[in-house]
Amino acid sequence: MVRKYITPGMTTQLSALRRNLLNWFRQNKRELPWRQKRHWYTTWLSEVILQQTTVEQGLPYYHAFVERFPNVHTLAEAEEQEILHQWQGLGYYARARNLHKAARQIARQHHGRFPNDKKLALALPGIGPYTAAAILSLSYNRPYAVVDGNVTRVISRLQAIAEDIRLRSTQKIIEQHAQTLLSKKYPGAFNEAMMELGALVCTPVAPRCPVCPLSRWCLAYRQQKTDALPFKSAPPPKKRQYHWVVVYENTHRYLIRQRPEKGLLARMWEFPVWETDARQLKNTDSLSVRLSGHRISRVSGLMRHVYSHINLQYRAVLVEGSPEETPGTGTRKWVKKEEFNNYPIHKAHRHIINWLLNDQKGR
DNA sequence: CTCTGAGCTAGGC
DNA sequence: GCCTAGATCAGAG
Repeated sequence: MVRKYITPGMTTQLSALRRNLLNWFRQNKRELPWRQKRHWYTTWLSEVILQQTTVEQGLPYYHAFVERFPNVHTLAEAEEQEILHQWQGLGYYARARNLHKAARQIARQHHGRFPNDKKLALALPGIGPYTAAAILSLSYNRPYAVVDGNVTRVISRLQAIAEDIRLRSTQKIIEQHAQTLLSKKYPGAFNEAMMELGALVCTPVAPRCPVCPLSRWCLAYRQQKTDALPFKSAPPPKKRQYHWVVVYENTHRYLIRQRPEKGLLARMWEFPVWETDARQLKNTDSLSVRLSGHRISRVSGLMRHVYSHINLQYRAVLVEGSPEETPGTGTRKWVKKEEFNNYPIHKAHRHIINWLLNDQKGR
């Protein structure tokens, strides 16, 4: 029988905890552009941008998006390619594609307003439990607790939850605690306060417990376990991939192609790629066979790119002429150097463009 | 250089 | 209902 410190029955303690947290938040919150006046559109935009992204990294993108797409209609009417292009460099491009799809649905099916209803909100592309709770609580003051990485950490320490936070079962327990703790009167402020506390005080390393407004109730603090919590098991090892990236050059134009509709980096543009292995990537022997009839102008040094589940190592090879067979079936285009900027090109291959245009290393 | 942490949704089984 | 793929970057060691 596990006895949790803060339980739904402890109404006096709960009120004091909420009051302490809200007071702390009022005095310590960061001034961020989307906090100025809470509108569902800027809340939505900021929440989506900040998924898997730090505030510092997301800020310039947020400003650019609000500038170019000041409301849901401008976003809905834009081309997907333009949105992907604005998103370039932020990663997790599905977020941008879903943002666009959802904007169209909001414009057409919801009269241009975000639905004030959990079920309807969850039906929108890119809106899951976290984002739905965030928008509904922050913009409409609806009583849904948000659980992001910050909140997970705060609660696992507060209630001294030792189970692996990677497990679904542990996440469920944390969600229940979050919903119990939530101020039903000020759910928006409370949710933001929990996330802000995790970002500023209840940090992953060296939490600032002496200044924490929740330390009086924190089991991990009392038991001196803040360094050990939350517990997270190791992820599975990353796969390794090796690519030759072939840059065909013909009369000062370069061949790029669009990736398929689905899967990794969907609908982004790139140079043709040949899969290979670590050994073959060390020298150009294997290339010479496949590229017979082409003159190799330049070969790059080794480049690497890390995805969440793949370690990619690749090298670029600049060759003259066009490929005999069409690489893949997707759309292909011959573009001039200046035109690269008109296409959403993922990070790994933008690196190749830099090599192509500036860097003479690995010649 | 490698490792870690930031961390939410969609879709497949 | 559970599990995994998706995807970038900064900072520590």
